[in-house]
Amino acid sequence: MISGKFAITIHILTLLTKFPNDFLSSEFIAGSINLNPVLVRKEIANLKSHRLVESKEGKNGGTKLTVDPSSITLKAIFEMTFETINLGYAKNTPNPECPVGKKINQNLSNLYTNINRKISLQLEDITLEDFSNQF
Amino acid sequence: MISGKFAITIHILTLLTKFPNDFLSSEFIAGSINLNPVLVRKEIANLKSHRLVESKEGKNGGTKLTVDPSSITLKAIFEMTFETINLGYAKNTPNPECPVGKKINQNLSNLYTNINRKISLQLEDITLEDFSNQF
DNA sequence: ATATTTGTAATATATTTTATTACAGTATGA
DNA sequence: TCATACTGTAATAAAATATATTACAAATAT
Repeated sequence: MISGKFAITIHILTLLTKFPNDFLSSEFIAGSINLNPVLVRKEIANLKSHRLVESKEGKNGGTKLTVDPSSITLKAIFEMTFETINLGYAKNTPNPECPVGKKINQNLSNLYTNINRKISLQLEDITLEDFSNQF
Repeated sequence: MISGKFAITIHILTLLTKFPNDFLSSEFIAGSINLNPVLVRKEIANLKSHRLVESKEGKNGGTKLTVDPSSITLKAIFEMTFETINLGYAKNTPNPECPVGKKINQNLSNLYTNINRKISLQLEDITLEDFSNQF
C-alpha cells in the first residue's frame, strides 16, 4: 500500500490554484477530496512548513497559495510528501552471514536511487500550473 | 508503506542464480532474507506461475531457476510483483460535483502511466544476471 | 518407514493509514 | 461584546494491509 499523501497534496494545491484569491477552508477542500478535514489540515501544515501556502485562522479563515503556480514543480511537491520512491525492502534485516543478504539492501538502494533520478527529471518538467490547467 | 514483494522476489532469484544447480529450500532462502519460510513459498508460487522457477517436493526438495538469468530483466520481475508504480491516490472517491474532484484520479493516472514508462525503460536494461553479478 | 520438504489454508500479530473526537485559540462581524 | 466559524493539534479509534505463525496433507529421498 502507498499512502495518499502525494495525491491529497496535489489535490489541495490544485484547488488553491483554481481559487487564487480565496482562503479555502479545510472543510471545503475535504469535501472535494472526500476526506476528513483534520487530515487536510495536516497536509496543509506540511505545505505551510515549506512556505507554499498561508492560513488565516478564525471565521472566514482558510488557506491560500503564497507562490505562483508556475514556479512550483511536481518534483518539489513530490519531495515534500515522499522523500523517495522505492519498490520496497524486506522488512527484517537480512542475514549478514550470507553474501547475498549482506549486500541486498545496498544494491536495491542503488537501483532505487537511479529510479528516483528518472522520476525527478520527469516531474521537474511539470509545474503546478500545468497540472491545474488540465482541469 | 510498501510491501516487500519486489525486494523479496529479487532476493530469492539472486540466490537461485548463485546456486544454479541446487534445489534451494524455502527454509534456506528464508534464512538469508530473515523472513518466514511460508512467505518465501508464496513468492515462489508466484514465480512458478510465471514459469521462472520449478520446485521439487519432498525430502531434498526445493526450488531452482528454469530460465537463464541473462534472459530475464528486472522489468519482468517488477511486473510480476507490482503491476505499476504509483505515487498514490486518496482513498475515497473524490467529489464528482467538483471539477477538480471529478478529474483528479484520471489526471494522476496519466501522470503515473508516464512514470511507469520511464521506470520500465530503466529496468528493462538490467538483467537478473547483471543484478546478481553485483554480489 | 522415517524424515524432510512443498503447498496451502486458517488465524494471529504488527504496522500503517485514515477517521473521529475534542477542545483551545483566533478572527469576523452582527 | 458575543456568537459563530474557522485553524491547529493532540489523543484515540477504526480500518486496511503486511507479515508471522500454526497446522497439516501430499510428495519424495534415503
